[in-house]
Amino acid sequence: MKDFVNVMKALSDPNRVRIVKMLQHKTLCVCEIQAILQIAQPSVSKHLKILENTGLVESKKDGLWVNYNLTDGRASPYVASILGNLRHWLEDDPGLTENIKKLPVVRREEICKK
Amino acid sequence: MKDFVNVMKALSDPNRVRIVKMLQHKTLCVCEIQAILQIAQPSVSKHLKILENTGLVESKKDGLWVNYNLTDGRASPYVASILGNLRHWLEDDPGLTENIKKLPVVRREEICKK
DNA sequence: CTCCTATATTCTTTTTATGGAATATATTAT
DNA sequence: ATAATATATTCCATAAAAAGAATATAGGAG
Repeated sequence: MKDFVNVMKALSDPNRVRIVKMLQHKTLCVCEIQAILQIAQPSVSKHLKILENTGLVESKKDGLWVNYNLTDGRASPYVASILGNLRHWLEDDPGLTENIKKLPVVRREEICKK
Repeated sequence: MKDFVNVMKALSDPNRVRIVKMLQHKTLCVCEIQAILQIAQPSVSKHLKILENTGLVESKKDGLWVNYNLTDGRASPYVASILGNLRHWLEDDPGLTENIKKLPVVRREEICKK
């Protein structure tokens, strides 16, 4: 029960759903997500941690960068099913379309320097 | 996006998931749910309203009683898919099994008089 | 009509979630 | 070693969610 509820909770925040949908297209680091969603960096990190704890997302360090990807859903049947469905769900969401459109433009080397 | 997130939110509370799983077995009124979940009546009404607003559940008045049922999922693909999956998900949850076991015993005529 | 009962709504309190600022950690470059 | 950078964590303030008590509504019985 707790596992299932946690997956539902993880996906009950629009920013986290946006992150999942963006990760369908490519690996992203924290600052790329930050640039697209336009929220503070700590917020991105916290959302990613929640997604990672439920098994929706996984991370791999690469020097200073941390690359985030969707998992294959092995964490639970709930994760596997929802990740599968989310491939076609929300494909016509206007706000999400805007986010996705920015993906090819956002390059970590250019964006993450302050 | 909002529709999807609302379905996730609706199912991110254990009591609401319990209600959905119980309704897979039979129509229930508020006081029957109250008796099984052992929570206050207004809490049950509020949970049911949330489930109804997302299209997971529907109600039909029968005199003083209000009968609640699962919908067929026509509200959205999210609802349809999750309701379908929930038929086999959580079937071995211990707490839920306890709840389901009580279903045949609970009879509204006997329980709802204070 | 009045009384009773099942459910819904409101109100208040407590808890939980979210966001941002500041700070800490870790890795790379110099 | 120090400096710089990407990310994580902590702390605090606010906002949203949940629970219960009290109250309101609506339908049935008398």
